[in-house]
Amino acid sequence: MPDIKHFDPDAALETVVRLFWRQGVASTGIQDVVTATGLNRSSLYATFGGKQELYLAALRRYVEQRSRPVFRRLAEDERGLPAIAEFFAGLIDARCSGEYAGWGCMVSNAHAGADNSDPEVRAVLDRHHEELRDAMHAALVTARAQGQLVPGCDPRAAADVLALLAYGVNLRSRAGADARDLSRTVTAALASLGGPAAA
Amino acid sequence: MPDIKHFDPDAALETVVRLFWRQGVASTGIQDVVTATGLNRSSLYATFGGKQELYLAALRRYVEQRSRPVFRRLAEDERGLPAIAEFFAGLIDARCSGEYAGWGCMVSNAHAGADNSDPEVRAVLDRHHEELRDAMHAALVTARAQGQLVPGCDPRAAADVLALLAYGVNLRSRAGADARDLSRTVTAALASLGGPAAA
DNA sequence: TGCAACTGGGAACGACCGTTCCAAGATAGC
DNA sequence: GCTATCTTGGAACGGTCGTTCCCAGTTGCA
Repeated sequence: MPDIKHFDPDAALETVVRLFWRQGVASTGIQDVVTATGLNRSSLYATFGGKQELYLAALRRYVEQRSRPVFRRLAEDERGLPAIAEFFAGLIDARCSGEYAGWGCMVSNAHAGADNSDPEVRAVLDRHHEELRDAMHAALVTARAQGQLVPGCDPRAAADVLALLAYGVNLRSRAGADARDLSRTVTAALASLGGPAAA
Repeated sequence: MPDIKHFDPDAALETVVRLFWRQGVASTGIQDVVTATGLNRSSLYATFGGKQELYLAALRRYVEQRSRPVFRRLAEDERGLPAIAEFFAGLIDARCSGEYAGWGCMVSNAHAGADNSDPEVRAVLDRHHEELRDAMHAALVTARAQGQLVPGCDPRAAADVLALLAYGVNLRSRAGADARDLSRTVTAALASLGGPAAA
């Protein structure tokens, strides 16, 4: 057997995720990647292929590591509306403070960039949206079963609304929107679903 | 008096708007601008300055020509909820069909790009958001005066929700979201404001 | 120990980036 | 027609882009 890799591809990809997440693909050069990861151009191209493939890998990793676990937690939460409220609270917290403050959501950012012309990127975007919507829908169905929703509320439609609302939060947070403003807005949206007795 | 300009700066800037709107700043080169506008590098730099200034001018033009008139129409519309419904219908129509289908909103796109690090760009974004929110608020106040809103509905909070929803529409439309899906979602959101008797 | 396989360092590629500069052309007042 | 002033065409700048290539270094197996 020949020589083995001298670095951890997974850790390197995580570094790349943060790079593309914060700056976008178009504004991030290969040199930036080389500098940030510390690994060589040769190793980079041998491991991940070209820039577009690297971006796609980073985007997929973002969804798997960052989005999907949160969606799963939301979908499996048995509390109903409080679960949705907690989802948004966590979202706003992650977007507005801590290490990733002002970075928005990598998938939301990808929507707005020139990246989405790539069919493979587009597929990741659509899948992500579908999963977010489904998780929201599951939580809403749970909420309805517990009598938390106003009578006329359709969980499917409400899930769509909340999913789009999440994108709005992601977008505005990247421009430095105030966390309390966003929280207040989300709270109002949830209140309209649950009536006066919302959690 | 010396020689005069051989081109129309306003028409040229409109061409630039479409270029940046569709592709984003980072993915658009000066060469693209030169090719699309047909005018020379010298004229370009003499008239608009560098790339960043050109982008800022284009972004401001977009807001003035595309966003602001729509906001004004919404704010001044005396019908209440139907005015908001029409706003969203026009938005979805513009985003999903016609010349600009799949382009999203230039301001929404700017949120997600690396552009917003520029304070002047950021200011345009914040101002745009404020104006959208205010227009929405005005329409909601009108709606409430006509008894179209459910009793507990706060126009200020509802305006925030609808503004974020608009960003969500813009974002998803850029990934090719179906117009009918978006319409259905928006209709559901408006229905939750107006109760069973919504227009 | 020699071979084969794969690594990493780093130079180099052509193309394009945003920007600048200069000479030629055009216009208005004298 | 001359001059002054501005515009325009286009070459050219240094730098960076994404990508490729080669060579030395390192490892495991025969």
